[in-house]
Amino acid sequence: MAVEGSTDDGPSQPGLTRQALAQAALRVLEREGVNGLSMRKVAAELGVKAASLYWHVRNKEELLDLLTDELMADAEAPPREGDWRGQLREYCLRYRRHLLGKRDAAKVVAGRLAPGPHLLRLMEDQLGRLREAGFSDADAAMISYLLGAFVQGFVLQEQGPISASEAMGASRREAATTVGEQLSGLPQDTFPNLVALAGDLTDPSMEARFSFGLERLLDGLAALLDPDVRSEGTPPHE
Amino acid sequence: MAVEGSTDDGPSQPGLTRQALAQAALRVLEREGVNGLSMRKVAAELGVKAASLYWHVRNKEELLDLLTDELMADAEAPPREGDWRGQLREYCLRYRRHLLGKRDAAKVVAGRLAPGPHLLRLMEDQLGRLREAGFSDADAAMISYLLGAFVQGFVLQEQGPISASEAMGASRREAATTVGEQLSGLPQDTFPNLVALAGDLTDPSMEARFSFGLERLLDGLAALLDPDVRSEGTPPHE
DNA sequence: ACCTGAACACCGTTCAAGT
DNA sequence: ACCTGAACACCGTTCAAGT
Repeated sequence: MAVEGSTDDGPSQPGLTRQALAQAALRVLEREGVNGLSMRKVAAELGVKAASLYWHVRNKEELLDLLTDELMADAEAPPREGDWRGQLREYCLRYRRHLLGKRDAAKVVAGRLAPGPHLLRLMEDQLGRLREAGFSDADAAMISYLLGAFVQGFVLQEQGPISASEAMGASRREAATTVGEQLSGLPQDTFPNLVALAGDLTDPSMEARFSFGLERLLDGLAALLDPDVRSEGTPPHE
Repeated sequence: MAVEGSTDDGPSQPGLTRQALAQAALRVLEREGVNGLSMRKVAAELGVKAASLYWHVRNKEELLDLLTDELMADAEAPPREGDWRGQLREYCLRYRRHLLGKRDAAKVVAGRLAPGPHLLRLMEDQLGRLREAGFSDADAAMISYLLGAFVQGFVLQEQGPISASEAMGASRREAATTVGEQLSGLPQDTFPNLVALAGDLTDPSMEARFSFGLERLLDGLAALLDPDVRSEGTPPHE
C-alpha cells in the first residue's frame, strides 16, 4: 500500500540501487545518446553485468521510466512573480530549455507519463498556481496535462532528426534551406500554396515556432477565465 | 534538381521499389508493432534478404521516412463546409483518429518531419483554407506546423505505454485508477493540490483531454483574427 | 544494376548456478 | 538477497561476391 516510486530506496548500503541505475543510465544517455543506451552499457557503467540489472528492474522499459524521472531531477519552477500568464509562459519556456539541455531527452520522455517524484513536485507547484489564478479544479488538471504534452511534443520535433538527412553533415539550417528549395520547386499548378509559402514555412526558427504556439495556447487559456471571449460549443457552466 | 520523394519511381518492373519497401514496412508494422519492425522482417516480407534493402535505402532511418509518408497515404481532408474553425477542428480530429487507427503510428512519425508526397498534399489543402480564412501567410505557415506538432505530440502520449505497467494486464483504465490511488495516497501536507485534484487528473478520457486542448488552441487562433482580443506582447502589426 | 552469403559487432532477456 | 556465466534469439550494417 506504500506509495511506489518515492525517493525512499531504503538504507541499503553500497550495492546497486534503483537510483544508482537511473543515474548511471543518465550518464550513458549523455555520453552515447538514446541509440547507445543499452542495458549492457548501463551495467558496465556500474561495474556489473547486464543480467544484474534485472534484479532491480523488470525490463528496459522500467529503467527508462526511472531515467525519465531522473531527467527532471534538476528542473526548477519559475519564480512566483507577475501574473499567471507570465508564470505559465515561463514554465513552458523552462521546461523546453530543460529538455533541450539533456541529450535526446524528448525521445526518452516521449509518451512516458509515469509520474516520478521529481515530476510530481513540479506538478504540485504548477497546479497550485493554476488554482490561484482562478481556474477550476477540472480545468487546472486539464491545463497541466495539456502544457506537458505540448512542450514534449514540440521538443520531440525539435530534437529529432529533421529526416534521414540527419546523420549527414546538413547543419539543420542547410537542411531547412534544402526543404525550402524543394518546396519552391514543386509544380505550381498543383501546389500553389506550398510554393507561395515556401519561405514562411521554412524560415521561422524553432524558438519562433514554439513562442507562436505557446502564445496561442495562453490566449486560449485566458479565454477560459474571461466569459466574454468564450469558444462556441463550450457551455459556460459544467 | 528533380524533386526527390515524388511518386515517380520510374518504370522499373517487378523488382523492389521504394514504394514496395514502404508498403512492406507498413504491413510488418501493422502485424508486429514498432518494436518488431526490423530490416530483416521487411526484407522477408518482400521475399528477399536484409542486405538487399540497402540498395534502395541508405539505412533504417530512411525506410522509416518512407513508412511515415506511407502512413499518410489514405488520410483524407475534411469536407469544405462551415467556418474555418469547424474545418480546422475536423482536420485535427481526423488526423488524430487516423494516427490512432494505425498501430504505433505516432511512435514512427514522432519527430520525423520529412514531408513526403502524401503529407504535402494535405498541407497544400490546409494552407489554402487558412489563407482563405484570413490568416496572414506567415501565420498560416506557423499554424500548419503547430497543429501537426500538437496532434502528433498528443497521440504519442495516447498511444505510448502509460508506464512500465504496460506489458502487464493493466487495461489502461485500471492503470489510470491505480495512478489515481497513488495520487490520493500522497502525503497531504506536501502535495495538497495533487491530493485534492487526484480525480480531476485521472478521470478525463483522452478524447476529453484532446478536445480541451484543441478548443483552447482554436480560441487562441481566433484571437489572431480578432484585433480586440489580442495577447499582450504581440504587436498588432507585422 | 541489383541481389546474396557471410560475417561483425552488437542487442534484451532468461535462468541455472554461485555466494 | 543479490550477482554472474552462458546461452537464446535476435538486431543494423558492410562488403566481397555473384548474376
